[in-house]
Amino acid sequence: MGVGVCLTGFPPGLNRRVSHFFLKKIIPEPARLTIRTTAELAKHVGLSRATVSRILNGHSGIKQKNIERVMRVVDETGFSPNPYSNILRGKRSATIAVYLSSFKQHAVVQKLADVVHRLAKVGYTALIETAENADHADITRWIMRMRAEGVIFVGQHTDSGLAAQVRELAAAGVPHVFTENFSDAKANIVTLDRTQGLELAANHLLDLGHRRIGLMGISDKVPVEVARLIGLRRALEARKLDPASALVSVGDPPARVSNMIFGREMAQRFASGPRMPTAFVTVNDEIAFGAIEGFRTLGLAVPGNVSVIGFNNEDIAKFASPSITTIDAEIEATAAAAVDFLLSQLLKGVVISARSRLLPSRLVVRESTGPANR
Amino acid sequence: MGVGVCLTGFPPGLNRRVSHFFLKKIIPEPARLTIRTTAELAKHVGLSRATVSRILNGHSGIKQKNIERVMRVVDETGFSPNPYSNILRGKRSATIAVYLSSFKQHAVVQKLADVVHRLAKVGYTALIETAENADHADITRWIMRMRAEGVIFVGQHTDSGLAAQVRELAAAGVPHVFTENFSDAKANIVTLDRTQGLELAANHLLDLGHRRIGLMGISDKVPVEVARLIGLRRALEARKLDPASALVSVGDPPARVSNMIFGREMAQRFASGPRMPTAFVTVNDEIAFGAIEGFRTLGLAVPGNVSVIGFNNEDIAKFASPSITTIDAEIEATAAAAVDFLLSQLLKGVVISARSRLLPSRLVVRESTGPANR
DNA sequence: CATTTTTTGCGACACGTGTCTGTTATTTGG
DNA sequence: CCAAATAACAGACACGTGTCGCAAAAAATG
Repeated sequence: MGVGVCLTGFPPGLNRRVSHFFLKKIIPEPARLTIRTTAELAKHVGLSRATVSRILNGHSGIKQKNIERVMRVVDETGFSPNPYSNILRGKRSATIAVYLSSFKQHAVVQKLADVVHRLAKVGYTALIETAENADHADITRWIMRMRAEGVIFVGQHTDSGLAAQVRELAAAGVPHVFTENFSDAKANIVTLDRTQGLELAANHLLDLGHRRIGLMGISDKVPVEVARLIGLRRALEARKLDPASALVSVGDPPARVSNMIFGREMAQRFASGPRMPTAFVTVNDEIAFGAIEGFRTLGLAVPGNVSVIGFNNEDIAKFASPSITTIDAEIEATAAAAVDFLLSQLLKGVVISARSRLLPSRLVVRESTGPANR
Repeated sequence: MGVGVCLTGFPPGLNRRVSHFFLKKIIPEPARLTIRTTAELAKHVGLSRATVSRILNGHSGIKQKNIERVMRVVDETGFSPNPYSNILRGKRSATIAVYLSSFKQHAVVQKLADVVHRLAKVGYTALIETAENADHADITRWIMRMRAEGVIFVGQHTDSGLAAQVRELAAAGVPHVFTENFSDAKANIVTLDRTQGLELAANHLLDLGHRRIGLMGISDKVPVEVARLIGLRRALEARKLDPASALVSVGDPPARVSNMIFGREMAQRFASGPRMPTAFVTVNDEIAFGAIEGFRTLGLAVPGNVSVIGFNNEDIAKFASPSITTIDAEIEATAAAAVDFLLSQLLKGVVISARSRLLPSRLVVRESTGPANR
């Protein structure tokens, strides 16, 4: 009511702006009118709220002159209707939740960025949530409460408790997609074919004559990394080699607080342990970099004495010396495929479950791998 | 109305869940009840909506038995009131916009992560927006339309056109804070004292006997980097040295698509140019790393022939070899100070303008700097 | 049982939007 | 100038919430 009275004759907030003007005259502040609701807009152009709404929503049967008049004011003021009232009325929220495992790994963050950009391009706002400090159930319920139309999981989600939340989402009609492996049969997954990628890596090393391969960050204890192990085993078995003796692990690996530290410490463990391998596969390029630095400190040359393969094809793999042989993460392709998968469900209004798609891997051979030296 | 009828006797969506149950009996799906509104909750517990609302909002004068009954159902179902209707009613949105310059620099992303965590800890949702592909005015209006209570700018925002948006925010009563330098007198800034940081760096190099310092990524053309230049000049002038001759720039620096490439190319430019400096200060650790690799390729040892100082104290500065002397970015301290600054305004209901606070820098001396070799 | 106190119910309102229905105003055509 | 067509309006509704005033029921007290 009070607002209505204020509007009769004066644009709202005028008095405030005037006093501001008197306070310091340096900046003229051209008394820019602010329109907050369609009712204000209607009053300002001298039309009814219904007509303005019809114009805003592109209905027919309206005089061109009025359309232009309204649209000009819209352009000037940057007015757009309050999204919350529309969401409340049951319209789509134009929001998609992005459930990020962590901000720590920058390959993951790059994928996040790519996903966000692609969503923005088709008019969706990304609601970014991270699992670092909160409970899965809380976040999932928050996502549903915020009326997100879908969920994209970015990064490695290892907690199997998340499976229940995914089913809850599906039951509520909210489609989802993971961009990394996830150990639940009902989950939708669009991700790089790490099995094939590590098959490529293993074959590359075997071709170079390596017969003992050390694993850094790859273990059968973590379900999401099993795919990599399968690839390694497959390549070995194809050459009648025994994976159990060809693949070498470290008993109690250090905690992975920092990739580079982890790589360096793994290098030390391997070097001081029995059955030192001649080649190593790592879970990402930073670990590979740390390992190479670790080996160098120990007097072991790369690729002279040992070979190291990274993962992701980040900048550091390109520009470290030696540059690092690695498997490309195909970030853009994965993000594009995941977003497309989700959008197609939204378009059709169908919630898909238990579908997975693998994108082919690509080995990038650089300086960190060379012939086995025995 | 139809929903109301459905509710009289059956929890909503029961039929759907039952058919689902018959479809595959493997998972029992314990017919979990879903509560979507306070009205449904009230009907389910046999109370009036007003009473339930009073319970949910912690009013007094309610029987303990009913409180417990309602809260138990809330815990079971994870119900929470629709945030949109409350926002629409004018209640606070509990949302703070985070305006990110880019996802590319990971020191910036780390600060983003820290800010998001701190906001989450005090009950705020972060609305992350990036300026990479959109118009400042559009984003600012979107932020205001989303009823964000404040805006935190993370990363280097160089576009001076943003100043108008900041004033628009202030005029609308939305507080803001930058976490890096920004070239507008009305902006609030909480950031690292880069002037003091580069004073430390310059003094360190001067102590080592260096008299010609090359600049990588630091230029007086970019306003936000002027602070660094001032620090360098101040240190030089304190020792009666002429900044104009002591500081060496490259005429037409390459585009900064990748930090490491940029560093490597800058190394080549300097090495092939006149007046080759004996020491370099860079704008971040990755550029320093790239430069060191570039110098190594050219047969110049670090720190034997040239010294290099990075910025941020990222992992790569710690674990590269040589490890890199750098200035710590004080990410946590900056994020904490910025969030505190914004929250205090929200708490007091005051919008502050043109306040800036500088956090002290810290030089971390490592292997990439050594005595000048002439 | 009567009276007081405590607890709950009922209905309404506001927030901003898009849409619907019936009615009135304006323009167009002859 | 009149009839027909077109355009605009006014008012209502639903979405879900918190709150308010008032009435009614339930409980506690004498």
